[in-house]
Amino acid sequence: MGTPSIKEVAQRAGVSVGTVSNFLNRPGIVAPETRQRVQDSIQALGFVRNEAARHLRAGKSRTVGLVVLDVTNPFFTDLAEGAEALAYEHDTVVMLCNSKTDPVREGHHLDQLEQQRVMGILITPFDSTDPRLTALVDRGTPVVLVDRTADRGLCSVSVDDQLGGRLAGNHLIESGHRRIAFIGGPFTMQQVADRRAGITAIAEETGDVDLQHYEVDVMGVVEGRAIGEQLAALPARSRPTAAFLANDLLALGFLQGMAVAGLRVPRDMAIVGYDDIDFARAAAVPLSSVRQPAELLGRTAMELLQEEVESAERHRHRQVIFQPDLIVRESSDFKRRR
Amino acid sequence: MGTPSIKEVAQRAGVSVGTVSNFLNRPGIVAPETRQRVQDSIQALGFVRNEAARHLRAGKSRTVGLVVLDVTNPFFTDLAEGAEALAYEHDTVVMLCNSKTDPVREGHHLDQLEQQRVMGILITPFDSTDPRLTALVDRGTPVVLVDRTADRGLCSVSVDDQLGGRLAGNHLIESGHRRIAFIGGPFTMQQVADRRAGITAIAEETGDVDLQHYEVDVMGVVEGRAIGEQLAALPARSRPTAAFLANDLLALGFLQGMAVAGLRVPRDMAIVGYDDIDFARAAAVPLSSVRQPAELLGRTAMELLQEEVESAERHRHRQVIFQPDLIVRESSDFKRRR
DNA sequence: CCCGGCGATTTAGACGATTCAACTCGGGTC
DNA sequence: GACCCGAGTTGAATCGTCTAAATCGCCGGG
Repeated sequence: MGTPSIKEVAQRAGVSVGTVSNFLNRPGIVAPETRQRVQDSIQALGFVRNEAARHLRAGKSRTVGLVVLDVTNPFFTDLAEGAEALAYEHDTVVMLCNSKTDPVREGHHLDQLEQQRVMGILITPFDSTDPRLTALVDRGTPVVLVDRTADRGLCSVSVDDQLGGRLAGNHLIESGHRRIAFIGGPFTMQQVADRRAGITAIAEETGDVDLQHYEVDVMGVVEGRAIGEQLAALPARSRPTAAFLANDLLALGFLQGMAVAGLRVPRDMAIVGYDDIDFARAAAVPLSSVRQPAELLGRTAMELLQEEVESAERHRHRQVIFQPDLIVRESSDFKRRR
Repeated sequence: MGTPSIKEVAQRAGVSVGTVSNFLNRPGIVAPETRQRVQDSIQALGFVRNEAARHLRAGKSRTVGLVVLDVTNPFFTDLAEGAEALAYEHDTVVMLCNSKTDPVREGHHLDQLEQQRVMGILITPFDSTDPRLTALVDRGTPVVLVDRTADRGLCSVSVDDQLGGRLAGNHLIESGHRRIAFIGGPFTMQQVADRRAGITAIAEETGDVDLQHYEVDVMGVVEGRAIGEQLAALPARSRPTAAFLANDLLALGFLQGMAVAGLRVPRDMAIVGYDDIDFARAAAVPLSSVRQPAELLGRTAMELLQEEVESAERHRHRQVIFQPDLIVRESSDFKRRR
């Protein structure tokens, strides 16, 4: 009654289960006439392979876990896109998990993925030094960090976030801004910390720059707008003239906050975001942003994982680092005379 | 070397595999002292249950597939949230799949889920009459339609989209608008068709209303903005004075389009969206929207599925329909004198 | 006529967790 | 002392698929 198994397919086709299995995995070695009979039987019964059984027998799973911080952020879905594209070529499935920047949810997903004995895990971790990650690896599940640089024995794919921070900072400073807000969070997240370190470094090198730091719990549109309204309420003489936001959702919210408060962008407030998601470009005031090659990140991460899985023993962990680009658009395109 | 199995745990603890299994599934019947030994052994070896084996043996999987049209749309992530919450209570895992409004991707995901013998599938289908869905059910995978009403033998959870369309239309007409644009797509998608039918019906009942229809391929921010700019370019005397958009992402993009073209909302163009996602409220001009209880939809869908799985034979399919609410905010709050 | 060889197919275990009937062992009952 | 009871534990069978080794049938060469 349930789904038919290979056995019933065999019976109906008048062959042994081995032959059906051969048909499925090495059709070349099955005689053409037999092949047809098996094919018909599969069709007639509506046979569907049982992945759990394959997996158990093979000891190897064909699914990869991808744990991201926020599925609603197009940056991560682009990344997932890249990972899935390569997975598809390797006849592999991606299981998308949303940690929502919450370590508890993240842990829960990791447990589930490990129980499923996934082939490997690609993760944008909340905390890349979490011992759970290395424990996972020790127990045999390959892990590749995404959008985060691994220090110890892990593969990782990331973008030079410090450089990204420098690019943004340099651009704003060169445009004449001397009172700049950095907005992101939590500051403990490595990406955020690096972006901050980048702009901090260049601010200090320049000297005479007042860099203010605002921390948020989650980097979403709603939070960005709240901070925007908060800054807009400051008196003009002490208010920053520019803001660098650690991701584009935050920046879009911030931009809305400006609009509501009646501040003009970029005249009253210049804005630079991060990620260069599609609709940053489409915003009411097109958003300047530090571009990360999201799809390439995902693709490369999957590549490293496949490599690690295939070459097992003789695999050496690698840390791939891409360079970000600053894309200047209207939101920061205004020269301020000092 | 690989992950240890129940057998090795048993060996180390000096008990049989049966006892270890009992420890895992019915700890109550294991003697306290034995329980401790097994516990220690598990700890020491770092044993992790093999889900594939459990699944194979049980014949029942503990994961549910959730296929949505667009993971970047907060409406769907809220929905997923609701589904996951209930799943969690049932010790069940949700596998999130993004079809991106693409029937090919959707089909691929369905195939994969079926091979994994998932417990069931919750899906916002591209086309709810797709025979593949009923074929899936015939072969034994329970399916619950989400945000779509099932006509034939399926459970479904949806919101009365025609009513939603009527509410929006009625509101705009009562506010004095007589040239109104409906924007959404593809029109073949049932939700979109129903929302359109709703506003069309009330426009006809009222008479003297010029309802114009604009179709898009995908309902995202980028598309909304494009249509917005297109309408803004029309001469004021033929341009609609109000727009009803079939989801909020579209509406947000449309709003941006207005801002760019210098049209004022709601004075020059009133806007009503659909879904009432969080950041519709936070938009530059807070967006009027037809609210759907996203989380409740997800939760209820999962409930129906659990019910179907548990009561097997004597299960009768049900179609649950919720009522939408119109939330009026600034984007449409302007009385137009006729 | 026998044998080697080859292509096609079958057979017989695994894989890891679960379940259930069977068993052990003390202790209590008559 | 025979018997039973129940708590605790054991061991074997099972789920569906895959693979390596074994088998079968058949042909041609010697």
